[in-house]
Amino acid sequence: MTIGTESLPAAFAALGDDTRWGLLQRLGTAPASATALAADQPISRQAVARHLEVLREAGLVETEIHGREVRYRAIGSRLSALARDLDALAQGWESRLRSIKAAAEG
Amino acid sequence: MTIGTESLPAAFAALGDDTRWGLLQRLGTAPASATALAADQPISRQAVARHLEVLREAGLVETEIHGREVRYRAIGSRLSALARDLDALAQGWESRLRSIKAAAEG
DNA sequence: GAGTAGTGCAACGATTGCATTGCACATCAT
DNA sequence: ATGATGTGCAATGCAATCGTTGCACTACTC
Repeated sequence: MTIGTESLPAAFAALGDDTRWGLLQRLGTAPASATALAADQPISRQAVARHLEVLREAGLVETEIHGREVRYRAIGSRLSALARDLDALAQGWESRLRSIKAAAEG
Repeated sequence: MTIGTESLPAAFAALGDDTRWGLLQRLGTAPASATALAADQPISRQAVARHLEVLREAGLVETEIHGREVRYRAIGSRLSALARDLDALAQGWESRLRSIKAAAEG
């Protein structure tokens, strides 16, 4: 099941931020809490929490409650789905633009 | 040759806008000028031109001069490269988080 | 129960991004 | 040459984003 075409820009907007990208890479290593993640970032814990919320809304991470701690985990399958959709779109463009070029030259 | 890891967020930021996404889809159909593209958009020609410039800087489109007209064309290979990088990252996450989970459960 | 650690929420300021309008310049057609 | 078309650049207004600080609340620890 792929995600809707119209939600793609929203997902990419979430990926299109250096801080969020860093958080995702960190989460790809191991799940962690907002406080733990903030310790490795040059910004406040609240700012990190906000970024994580953006990532969660984009479906790129999920949360897991451990007592008073909220652990965030990267969702690889979602990222794979994004990659698939992107590739499918690229394939469509390639073939369409190729035929246009062929028609122009032939 | 894939693009550098650090430029990935920049590329996704370019993709993370509804207007630019629409322009890309339109360009995936056939090359077109900024003025022609603006005719199908609810925003001004200058605004469209600015979006196209962003896409060009992200390496997602390329320009071709035809007299006084600047034609924009989508670069499918770049999109494919992005898809590949995204998928590779997702695969890495999957395997790493899977072993962590296995270790926690075992 | 007292103290500590982890979150969440709200208000604020600064920065960035998006779209607009107006103007100037280059190019094509007549 | 004249007029129309396609671009580019600059200034402005508006909105969203990002980060901060301060405070309150909940859940562990002792």
